Amino acid sequence: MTTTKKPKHHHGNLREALIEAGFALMNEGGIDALTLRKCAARAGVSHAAPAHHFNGLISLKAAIIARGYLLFADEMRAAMAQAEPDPMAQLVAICQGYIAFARAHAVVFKFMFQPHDIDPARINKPVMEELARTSYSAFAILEQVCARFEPIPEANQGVEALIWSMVHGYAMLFCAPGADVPINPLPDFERLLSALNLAPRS
Amino acid sequence: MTTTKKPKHHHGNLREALIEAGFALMNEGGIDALTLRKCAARAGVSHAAPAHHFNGLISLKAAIIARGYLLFADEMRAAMAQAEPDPMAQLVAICQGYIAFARAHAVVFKFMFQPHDIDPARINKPVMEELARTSYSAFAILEQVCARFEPIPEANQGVEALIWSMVHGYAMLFCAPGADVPINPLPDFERLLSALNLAPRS
DNA sequence: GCAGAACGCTTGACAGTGTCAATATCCATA
DNA sequence: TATGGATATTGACACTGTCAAGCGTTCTGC
Repeated sequence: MTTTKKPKHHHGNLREALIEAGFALMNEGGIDALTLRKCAARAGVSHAAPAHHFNGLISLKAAIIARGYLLFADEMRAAMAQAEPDPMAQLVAICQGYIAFARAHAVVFKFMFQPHDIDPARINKPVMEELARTSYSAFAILEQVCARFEPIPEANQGVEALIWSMVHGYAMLFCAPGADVPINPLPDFERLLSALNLAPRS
Repeated sequence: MTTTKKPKHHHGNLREALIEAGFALMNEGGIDALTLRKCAARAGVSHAAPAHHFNGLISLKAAIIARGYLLFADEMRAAMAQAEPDPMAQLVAICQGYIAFARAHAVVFKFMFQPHDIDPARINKPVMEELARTSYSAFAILEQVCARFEPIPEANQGVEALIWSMVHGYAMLFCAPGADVPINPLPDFERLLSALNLAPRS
C-alpha cells in the first residue's frame, strides 16, 4: 500500500486493491461474504468508490473470476515446470496443479464454474475481455498436453473432454474443504488416470 | 393450492410451497434471485412467515438442495428403469440421468455442489437430516451400479470415484446452459465412458 | 361446549446491501 | 495559472434478512 503520504483522495491502485480484497473476502467467509461495501472498506475508501472501477457488483465478480483463472494457469504451469517432459508426466502435473488450485482457493474455484448471471452486455468491456482471455489461456494448457496423446478411437479427439471432465469432477467433489466424501479411501487422482490407458502420440 | 375456502391465515402447506417457490425462483433467475421475501410473496404470505418454517435463509437453501437430491435420484432411477439390466447399460443410464438433471435444473444442480456456508449447527435439524439422507440416497445409486464392475487394479475399488468424477465434471463443464464450451465437437458421454474399458464383475 | 395453550401468520422496525445522483478533490495538460 | 477529466465522497433510495411483539386460528383437555 502506498498510502503513506496522503491519507485522502486517490487511492492510487484501487481497482487492484478491490480485486484482491474481494478475492480474500470470498475465500475467508464464503461467497456471500463478498460485498462491495466490505471491499471498499478493506481498501480504505468510501462505499461508492468501487462504482468508478466496476459497473456493479457483477462486474467485480467477473474480475475476481478472471484473477482466479490467472492463478489457476500459474499453478498448472508451475507443476509442469517441475515435472519430466514426457507426455504422461506433464499430464499428471497439470492435473495436480488443477487439484492444488481447487484445494487452495476452493471458494473462488467453485465460484468460477458457477452459472453466474453474467450478462456480457452489463459488464465493463475490459473486464469481459480479460475474463475471456484468462479462461481460454487456462484451458489452452490442458489442450496442449492432451494433444500429445492418441485420440480415443470411439470418440475422435475426445482426450481433452475426458481428462477435463475427470479432473474437474475430482477437484469439485473431493477437494473442497468440508466435503465429507462418501468414498473411503479416496484413490489418488494419478491412479484413476492410469485406468484410462492413454497412449502418447508416436 | 387449497386456498379456495379461506384466503386468510394458515396457508396449509407453506413449508412445501416455500421450497417449491425457491426452487423455481432459482432456476428462473439465478442464484441471487432466491430471496426469502420473494418466496413468501409467491406463496402469498407475509415477508416474515418463512421464519416459522426455516430458521434463516440458509435453512431454506439447505431444504432446496435436499429437494434437488430427491429429484436427482428420481431422474437416475427413471433412466435405469428404461435400460437393459446388464451392468454397462445400467451405468450408461444413470450417467444419462445425471446429465439430464444437470441440464434441466442447472442452477440448482450447481448450487448443490457449491461450498455453501452451511453450518450444521445453525440449521433446523430436520432439514439437516433430510439433506444428509437425500444426498446419500442419490450417491447410493451410483455406488450400487459401480459395484458391479471389477475394481481398477491400480486403485483398489476406485470405480465409483472414477465414474463419479467423470460424469460430474462432464455435467458441470458441458451441460450448463450458456457455457460456451471450447471443445468442439463435444463427444457424447457414452463414448468417453467406453474409453475406460470397464469389465463387469464375473 | 369452552377456556387456554400451541401454532401460524402479520406488522413494524432495524442494520446491512447495491445503486444512483450530486458534490468535492486531485492531477494532468494546455 | 486555468480548465477539464478522472477519482473519491456524501447522501439518499429501495430492497434484503432478521428480530420482537402481537393477533388470529386451531387444537386439547375437561
